[in-house]
Amino acid sequence: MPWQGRTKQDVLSEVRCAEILDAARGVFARKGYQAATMDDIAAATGVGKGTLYLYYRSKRDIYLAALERGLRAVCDITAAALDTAPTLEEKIRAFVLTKVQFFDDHRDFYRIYHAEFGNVVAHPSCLPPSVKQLYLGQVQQLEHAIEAARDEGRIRPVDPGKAAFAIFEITRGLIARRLLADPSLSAEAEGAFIVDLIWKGIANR
Amino acid sequence: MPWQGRTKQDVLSEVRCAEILDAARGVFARKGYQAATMDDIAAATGVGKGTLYLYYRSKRDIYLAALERGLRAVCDITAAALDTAPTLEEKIRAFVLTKVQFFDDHRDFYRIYHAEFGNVVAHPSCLPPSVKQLYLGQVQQLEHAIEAARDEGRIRPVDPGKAAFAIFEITRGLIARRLLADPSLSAEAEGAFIVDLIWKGIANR
Amino acid sequence: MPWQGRTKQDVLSEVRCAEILDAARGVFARKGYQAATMDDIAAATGVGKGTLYLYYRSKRDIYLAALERGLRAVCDITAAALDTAPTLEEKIRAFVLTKVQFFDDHRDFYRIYHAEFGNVVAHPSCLPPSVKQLYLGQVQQLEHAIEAARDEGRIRPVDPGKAAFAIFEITRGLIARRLLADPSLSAEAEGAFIVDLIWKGIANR
Amino acid sequence: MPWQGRTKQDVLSEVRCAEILDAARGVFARKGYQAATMDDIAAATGVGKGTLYLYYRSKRDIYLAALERGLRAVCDITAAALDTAPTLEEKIRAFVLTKVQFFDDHRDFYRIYHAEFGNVVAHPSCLPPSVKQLYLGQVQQLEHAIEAARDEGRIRPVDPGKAAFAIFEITRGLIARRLLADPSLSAEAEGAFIVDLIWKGIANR
DNA sequence: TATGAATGAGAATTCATTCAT
DNA sequence: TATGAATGAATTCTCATTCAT
Repeated sequence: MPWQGRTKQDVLSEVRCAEILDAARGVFARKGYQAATMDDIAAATGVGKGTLYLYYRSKRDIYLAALERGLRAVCDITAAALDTAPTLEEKIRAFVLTKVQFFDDHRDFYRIYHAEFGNVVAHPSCLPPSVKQLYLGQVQQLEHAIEAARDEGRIRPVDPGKAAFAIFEITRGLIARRLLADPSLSAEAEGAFIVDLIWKGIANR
Repeated sequence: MPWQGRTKQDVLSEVRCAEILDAARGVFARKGYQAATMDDIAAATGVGKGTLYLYYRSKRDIYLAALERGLRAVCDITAAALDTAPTLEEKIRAFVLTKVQFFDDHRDFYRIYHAEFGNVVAHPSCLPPSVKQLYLGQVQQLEHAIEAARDEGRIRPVDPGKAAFAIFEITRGLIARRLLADPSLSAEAEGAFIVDLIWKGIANR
Repeated sequence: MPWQGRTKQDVLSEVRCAEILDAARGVFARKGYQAATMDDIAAATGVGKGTLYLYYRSKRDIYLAALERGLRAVCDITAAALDTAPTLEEKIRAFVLTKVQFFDDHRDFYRIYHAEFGNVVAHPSCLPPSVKQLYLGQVQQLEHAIEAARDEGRIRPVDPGKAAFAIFEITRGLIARRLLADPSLSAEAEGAFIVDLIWKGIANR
Repeated sequence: MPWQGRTKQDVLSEVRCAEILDAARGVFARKGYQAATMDDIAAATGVGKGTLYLYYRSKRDIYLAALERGLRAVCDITAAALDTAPTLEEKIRAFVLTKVQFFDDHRDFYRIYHAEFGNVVAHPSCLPPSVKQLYLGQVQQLEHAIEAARDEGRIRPVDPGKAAFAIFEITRGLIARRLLADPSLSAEAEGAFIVDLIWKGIANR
């Protein structure tokens, strides 16, 4: 087993960072970015206020780190889901189900995620490129899958980017609704509806 | 000519309110809710800071009023568009085109609108019911049209609410993209794509 | 009587500024720049903390304004003293006496003055040019007087700048001593000593 | 060789203290007392922050120790210079030259020295008596020399204390100027000027 | 002895809201 | 009705000092 060059300090530091981000995620979700105070986050983490500044340079830094952390998890999980599914139809279903499931399990993160990417439009410059890329990466995963299917003639010759975006947005809306209302329907049923809609459209015949 | 019960005072007051809301919309769009100050709004309106409090009880009140004002305009315009179009296909096209057009013309309002309804999820309780109702009303307009078409057997028997929501969300995403990137494609082309997608799906045949 | 273009607002504002500076001078003198807090200054002025920021942009701004205010007074008073005195001998005496007298009357200002120009050396860049110029202006007043006397052959051909600086520094030291110890000797006697020393030196004959 | 009662521990401890003070002197000179942090000093010394507290009780303690250390060096060097010079004229010259030379060689210390004794006036109580005594000791050295010369009738019957103070202050001002401007003139020339001025005054004949 | 992670008191600054004019 | 000067609660961030290892 190789010595990875990580000292005990590094591990401790990483754990502390994770603790802070987990606590911060909850606080940001509950109160929103502005209303969340460093005191709140410190209390939620169970450390002193000054300690936060040993690990992050500012409140904004904590926020972005928490956002990126969650986003990376979403991307990883959806990418895996897409990779596993054999056909495009299955890929779309997997994408929807996996995301719905993830946010059902991480409701507090969704509040941050949605609030922030609602604001991307309002203030496009305020997110670091790495975070933006993670966000857009989700659409690209879908896009590639659609493009491949189209090139193989398995679907109509639609614009893969736009189709991917449509699926992405419907999924987003679905998740939002499930958070507001209780998740009335099973994720499977919701996913099935979206796949059906995207696949066949609503036209008669 | 009937005496409407409105004195000259009332009219003046209404005009003042509108001035404030128009100015506030620009300020909120430019700086976001938190960063916008009452001084900014007063300066943009061309009145004293104290005057704002003669017409609105708080900064939040101004914000909500500006949001509602814009939202009402969107609802009116989409409702009219839906009413005018004869078939469901035309209604969907009209819905998409009208909304895209409206926000192309009111880019600053979109920043508020989008930021706020990105946050509906995060903080569902922070919006007054009237505003929520306006927002959801847009979906219901679509929903009714779909339901009617379904009942008449003109489309497949899909869930009207979910289908309406899907269209609503795709449109929302489209508008967001157009604000970020320059509106590269014509609104017509974008609308046509969505109608086509929703209508026929992506499946071969 | 001409309308000077000053509204009542301007006058009020000026009065408020002066109140703040007077209060701040005392606070800074008592506690030093760092230890003085905005709360202290607000309390000493008798206004709210926020009010200070209506008139000055920062604590540093208040400090510099208080410094400049006092410095300008010193410069004016010494310039007048030099102008009035007929001979160089009288000018030197006037310079010393006037400054000693001024700082006897404004002990708190001296604490700021001395502390700050002790620090000029340590951090030369931290004072705005206008303040530096006021400070150095005092030496130049003396220098011109000495130069004139030298050119007229009334004193030995000494370097006027260095001689002025010497007088300036001795005076400074004298004032410092008087603030530390009680002003044991009369200002006149101290002034007489300096004039005598500078004039005749200490050599026998 | 006598056992001085100093263990190896003591020696080590003394060395460590000296290392800390030397490092601290540089830090305080560069950033000033307030802006200098214990982290800065620890890093400059090359030890951990906690270690500083093994040798000094507080930041202020380190500062005062660094000040005293430098001050003692100045006093020793000027005392030696005064002792060596045969006549008062030579003593004054030696005093000026030695101090100018010392601070040319220890520019960073001068920043501390000057800043602090600029503040003696402002906050007389904040320096421990030992440090004050060292500072004033410099004047007393000069004073004794002048008193002796006066008692032997070699100079005019001036007040030795005041004359010493005058020389002391002029020297101080000279050193300050040399630190601000580049040391344009040779120390010798500056010293010669001061001796000449103090000795003969500026009067014609 | 040496360390540096943790702490939390403390300070500057902002800004929504009030209210005397 | 209109104003804007005044207010002070609230927030972020700093850093000297402590103490467990």
